[in-house]
Amino acid sequence: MRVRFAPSPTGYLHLGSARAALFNWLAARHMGGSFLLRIEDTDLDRSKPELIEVIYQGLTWLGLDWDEEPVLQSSRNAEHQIAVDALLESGAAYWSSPIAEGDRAQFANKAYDPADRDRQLGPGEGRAVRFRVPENGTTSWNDLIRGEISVEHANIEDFVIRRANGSPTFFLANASDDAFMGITHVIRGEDLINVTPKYLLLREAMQIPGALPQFAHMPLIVNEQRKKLSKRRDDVSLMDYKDRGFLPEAMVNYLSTLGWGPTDGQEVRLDPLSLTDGFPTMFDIAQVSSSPAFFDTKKLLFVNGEHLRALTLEEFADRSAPFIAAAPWFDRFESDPENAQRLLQILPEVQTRVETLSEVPGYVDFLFLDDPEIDEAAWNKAMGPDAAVWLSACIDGIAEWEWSSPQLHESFMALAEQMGANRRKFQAPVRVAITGRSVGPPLFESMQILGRVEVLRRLQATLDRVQLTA
RNA sequence: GCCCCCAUCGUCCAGCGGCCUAGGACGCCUGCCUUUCACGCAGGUAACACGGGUUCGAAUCCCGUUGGGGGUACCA
Repeated sequence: MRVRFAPSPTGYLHLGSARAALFNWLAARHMGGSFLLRIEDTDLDRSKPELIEVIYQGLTWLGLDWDEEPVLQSSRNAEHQIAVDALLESGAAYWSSPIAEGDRAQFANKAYDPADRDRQLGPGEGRAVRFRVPENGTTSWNDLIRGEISVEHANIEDFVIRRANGSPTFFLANASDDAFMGITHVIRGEDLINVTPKYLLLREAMQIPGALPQFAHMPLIVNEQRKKLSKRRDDVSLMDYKDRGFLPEAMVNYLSTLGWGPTDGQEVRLDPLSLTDGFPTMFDIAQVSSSPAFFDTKKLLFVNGEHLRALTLEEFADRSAPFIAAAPWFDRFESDPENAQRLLQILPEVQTRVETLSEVPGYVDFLFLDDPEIDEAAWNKAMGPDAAVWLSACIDGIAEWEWSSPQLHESFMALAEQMGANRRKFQAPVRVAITGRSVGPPLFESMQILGRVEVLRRLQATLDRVQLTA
């Protein structure tokens, strides 16, 4: 088995493309075949290396390794021209003049004049080469995912294989390059179903020895409106998910379950080997679903959270590092060498609370800011009528208590009881005073890490403000 | 319009003629745990689009209807 992923360098790697790459990779690894890359850069006048690099980066991030040197479609231009000439020579293709948009009504709304087929035109201004689709008959194939698909030739227009500017079109380059690369299975999106008859017709006319590839058209990934993911409305760039704090293993894991399900029913795979070896072992392209799948960010979030929690503390810290480095308070964070240790202490508490790495800074910022950022809604809710009394009792206590989170916990609860306060309500003003928010990591661990002096300072500042506004 | 594809809980996947009073996961809801929020644990909610066949028997096969999607470029 030789499969290929054939993206065009557009500047970003589309989520749908990433999924296509993944399924090709899974199929190849399952069969012990080769997963190849071809960069379809024919349409771009200038080949930008950095745009191609983006594709490599995306695949590398996901851990999809490819075999053999990638083929640049632009490097095969000479072969494409030879193929076009041969088709012209054999009469399978012909030169054709364009029909202006306004005049198409006279030609059954076609962009070309079918009569050009017999005009024996040569090259000329604006003329393209079109493929002569047989008038009768049907082209069909047995799709690995969908079964028999057939299209009558009468429904296929004479498509362009060489543009007026001399460049080969997708149809020709795609068919020619697959033959050149020895591709045995074409696994691609459902949106390409209707070009398959053209591909087949072309391959037949080109008379390339060897078997035609088998086709498998995967279902599309759709948005909430059940439409193909679009650049305008949807988050389609794979690497944006990286920036938003998603783990590549979570992306691979989730994407694998869109249109396919592991045979043992276990969707979430936290063991890395289970993902890189287990999934390929179970994968079968023929088992892929034929109906579109909704890209459910909520489920992705869940899967990401699971993978995040499965990380060791060291790994979690490593993966969080870029997000910490991007925080506005990073300069301050770096200025105190002890902060790295403080971060490491709070991180285990953060790990069970976040679904993406980008949420990490928001959980720890209070440790590294001069003053916590106060959430006014949380403040208003927490600072009830008893807040001042409670805060001042806490200040008295905290000045004395043994400085360890279990001890703080115990002393704090004893104090709450002593004051006849509800435990939940009693901790609220203190939490807001220290972290600025009503939700966050456990209070006593946070206090312990922050230190007695700073905790007292924040409590006093809060008490002052409460009394001032009272 | 024409061509092609698709149709099981809100969502993803399982089901490949009897094991289906349809299973798992996400979501949502309830409870437990609990200093908040989470995590974890225990429950609950919810689907075979419709109509005809075929068959002793259909979510599973066939036909039609309806609905959705993709394509219809000298984009890929």
